[in-house]
Amino acid sequence: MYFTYGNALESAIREILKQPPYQIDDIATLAIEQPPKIEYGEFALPIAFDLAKRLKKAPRKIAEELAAQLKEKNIEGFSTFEVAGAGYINCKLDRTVASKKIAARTEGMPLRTYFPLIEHTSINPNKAAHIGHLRNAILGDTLARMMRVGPNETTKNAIGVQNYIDNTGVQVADVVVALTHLQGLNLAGVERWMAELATRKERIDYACWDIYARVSQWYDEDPTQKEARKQIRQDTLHALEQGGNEISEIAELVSTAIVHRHLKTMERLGIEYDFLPRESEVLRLKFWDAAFALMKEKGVLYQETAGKNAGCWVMRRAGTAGVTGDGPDEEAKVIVRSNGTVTYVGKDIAYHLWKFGKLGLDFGIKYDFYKYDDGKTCSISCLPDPAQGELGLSHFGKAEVVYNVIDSRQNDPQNNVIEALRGMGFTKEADNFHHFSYEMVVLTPRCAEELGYALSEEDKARPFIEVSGRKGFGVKADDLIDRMIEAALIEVTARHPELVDAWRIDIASKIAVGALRYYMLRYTRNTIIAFDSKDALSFEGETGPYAQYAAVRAASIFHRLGQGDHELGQSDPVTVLQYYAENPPDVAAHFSGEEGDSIWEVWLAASKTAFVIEQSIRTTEPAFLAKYVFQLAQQFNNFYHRHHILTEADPARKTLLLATAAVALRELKRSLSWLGIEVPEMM
RNA sequence: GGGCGAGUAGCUCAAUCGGAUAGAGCACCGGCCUUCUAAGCCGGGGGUUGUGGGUUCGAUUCCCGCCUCGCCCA
Repeated sequence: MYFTYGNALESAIREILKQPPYQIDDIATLAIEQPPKIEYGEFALPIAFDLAKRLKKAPRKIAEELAAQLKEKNIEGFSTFEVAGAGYINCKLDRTVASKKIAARTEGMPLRTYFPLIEHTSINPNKAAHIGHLRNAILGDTLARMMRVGPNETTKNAIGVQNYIDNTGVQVADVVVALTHLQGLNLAGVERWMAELATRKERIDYACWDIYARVSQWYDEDPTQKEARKQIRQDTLHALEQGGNEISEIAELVSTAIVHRHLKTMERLGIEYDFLPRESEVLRLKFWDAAFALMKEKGVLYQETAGKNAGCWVMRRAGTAGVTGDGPDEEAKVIVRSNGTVTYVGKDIAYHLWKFGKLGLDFGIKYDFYKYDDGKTCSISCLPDPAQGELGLSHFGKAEVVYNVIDSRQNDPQNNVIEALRGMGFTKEADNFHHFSYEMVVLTPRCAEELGYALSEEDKARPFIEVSGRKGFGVKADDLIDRMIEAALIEVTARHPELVDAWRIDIASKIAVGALRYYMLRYTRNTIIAFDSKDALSFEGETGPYAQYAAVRAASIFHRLGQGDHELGQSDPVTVLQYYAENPPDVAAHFSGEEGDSIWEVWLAASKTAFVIEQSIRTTEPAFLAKYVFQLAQQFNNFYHRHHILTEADPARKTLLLATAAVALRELKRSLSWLGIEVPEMM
């Protein structure tokens, strides 16, 4: 509702400014702030400061005139407009009217007319997921959840979520080298090894974590063998890219098993995907050939004839166009090397042409690759079956807007893809390509040593240490989740020893997921997270469980609300809010003074969900939503301590207090669900 | 060498388009459970926003220089 009131205020002031004596209609963005204190009102307009110079008048004078005119407009829901300080216009809402509106309806987002495609997670299927991957997946999933928010709880915006699988890349090749050369296994041997892992209840992604670290070392440990081993690596990679051989079958077997593990890991956190496009199909379907032809046709590529890039097909870099001078453009981005191999960026351009439906090719689709516990399924790419024709195609690449959740190290390559699209004349697509960039999760040297990693003196002096699959440095996602559930279970058991195990574990799991997701979301995207297990495992202060706890407390009020002690009887929050909106008692007196402020602050906070989610989507910054959820929980906790609801004797006041708890609970639940955090039955 | 990002309380982070006394959490100190759940609440100390200039009625925010750190590219 804050959003609606803010918009109403903005259009009112714009209308006034358009009229004489001002006749101003060229203000692009009109600042609307919230005053520092609740008693100043809900909105503040600093517009008079901007106009002071233009009108050659004191800001305070302008503010007084504008405030008088705003008052005359009788904007619904507003009560007073006062001038404060050097020229602020402070606007106050009529609390009784506004609270009824807030109680009556929940603001949502409009139905979108375009289809956004979000891609996240995209872990190399050669080892277990680690904390860095968790940040990616949690950010991506939260963005997806936010973008799904529709006009109400039942109508949602359609979006697509995919998780790209590089199953033919060098990282998978490395694990295959380890299996075939370090362990001397052939296809049958790998199958046996996987069966043995299964009987020993060992996880293939964990096993490969160690194997991958070992083979990375093996490449370099013997100087006399270095060249030969690098060659093995190249040959293996080549075999994967070719496909149709025993080596590629081993890769397929192992990487598919690991993809399953990754999906399971993410499912623990409530993260699901619609479609898994794989690099193997990108290669077999010759996406690149089609893209190469298209790029040559559109003239974004040219073959360099001189300089260090002679013989390469290159693309001009963003920002260097036109400054080429006489010689070869050494800044140009190589797309096809002189030996004919395609660079990563080249492949990515092809893939993005598919995403936007500009390639003329499509993946085949295998439905039900993975079944989620909630009944949903995840599909995976395959070669199209000619017998099925159109029916067998994915039709997933129809994106109008693309969001790629990829860490900030990929800023350059992602920009190159955008520039290529733009260069090819796909301007709209280039504009609608969003690199959802975020910083890495790193380990502090102290944390790395705690985990038992031997650090060099050089590493010890660094502010932080990058998580590295090659070195085996890192915190595995499932290990962290397990530890968090254990820690939560201790707390749950201490508080509710009477509950059966399954219930306590269920509650502990929800708390652990809440803590983990919040931990990854509370930092803005361009903040490097120095992983701290103490902070991550904390359930106090600015954490997910803090907000969950506030919601659980609010809910428990309604569980305790007895049959005969109030007109409302044993009402649930929905009924209470309906009652409050339709048959409101006279509560104006209870909204006034300092006591009233403390109640109204909860309503005001609760009215901001639509405002915050709009901002979070527009800026693609889930941290804003996370911060809001915490603040709303804080407001509720303050209110909860100050006002005892169930023992309130005045029926009107009791109705107001109940409605306050109900509205806080409603908005906490909605907002938490967009963060992927559930509210447990008890805590 | 070029590009990008960061530097705010002891620590970890916020701060909307340039706005009112720069806010939270953690840690520390002191209070609050016979009352809807203490995973909570209240109070306290804590700041030259890396640094030097500039623009402005007003700068953590914008511009320029410098320092430190990180990432990417060559």
